[in-house]
Amino acid sequence: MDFLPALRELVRTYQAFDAFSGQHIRKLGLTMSQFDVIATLGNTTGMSCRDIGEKTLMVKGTLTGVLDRLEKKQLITRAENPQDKRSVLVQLTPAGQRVFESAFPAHLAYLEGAFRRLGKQRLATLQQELAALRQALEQSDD
Amino acid sequence: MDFLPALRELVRTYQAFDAFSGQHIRKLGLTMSQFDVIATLGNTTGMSCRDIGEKTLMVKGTLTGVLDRLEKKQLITRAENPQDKRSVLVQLTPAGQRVFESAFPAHLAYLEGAFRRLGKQRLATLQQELAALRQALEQSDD
DNA sequence: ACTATATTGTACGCGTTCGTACTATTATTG
DNA sequence: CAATAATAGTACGAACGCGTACAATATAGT
Repeated sequence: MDFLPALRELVRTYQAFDAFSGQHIRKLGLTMSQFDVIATLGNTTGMSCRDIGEKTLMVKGTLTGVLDRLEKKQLITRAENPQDKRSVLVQLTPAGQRVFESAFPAHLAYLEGAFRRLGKQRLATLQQELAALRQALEQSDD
Repeated sequence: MDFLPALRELVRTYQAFDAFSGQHIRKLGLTMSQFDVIATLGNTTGMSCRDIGEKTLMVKGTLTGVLDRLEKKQLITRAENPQDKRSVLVQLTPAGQRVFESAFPAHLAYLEGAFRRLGKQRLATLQQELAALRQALEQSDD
């Protein structure tokens, strides 16, 4: 059972990141999920829910609610996709575009301040070991 | 901005673990949080909410609801603490004890099946790098 | 002792997250 | 071409998760 310390550290570190990132984003008037969507839609001409969900790692049921609230804030619009009437084209409004342009670089810089402390090499190692764990988890999923 | 791949992998791996673990626990009739509380209370004579929150990494507001639902399932009880009337002594009921005894080892074995694939050395490295990242995040938190 | 402060837990609201079920559309295949 | 399966989103309910505010109690400082 000596995997528990690593597991515990995974959870603690994820929560630390979540708290660190979320605290900054809340000051910008957004939630993490809302920011993720806006960051994903920035510099695109629009995306389907499916694509957004793939990028942001949100399941579609979650995404519906997040988009609802962004729409209510008038930061995004949902338009019909003529090619496929099942899907929806989600786009930033001009106001959403402005939020993207101010919040996105600011938040990246904020995050980089913390991540820079680790150094390129350690970040690469971390990424590699995390990926190995994820593979182990996914392969055990039968 | 080359920290983004590592960050993305952190989120993905955490989610993979969450899905892997949660899927098994749900079959036992519990949620992850409920399992965490029961696992924490197992082999103790009872704990305060504060202590449980520290162990499970839940904030107290979240814990209240989780305890409510465990109490409704008659897996825990809340008793008065004579030493400090502000705090509450949370304990497993006999039924909670039985759940602990069956679910806890089963779930550990389930998890170990996945984590074992990584090997001791990689797990140690992973833990170390995660801890370094967490420290960087906490220290940047001014 | 008396007041200011800290701690413990609950109440509450908002937003997320997930699973399941459902509708509408598109693709496939017999 | 008709029947079937797959795909895109939404609807909904249960449970978290967090921040804020609050009441009850304990501790400290004076």
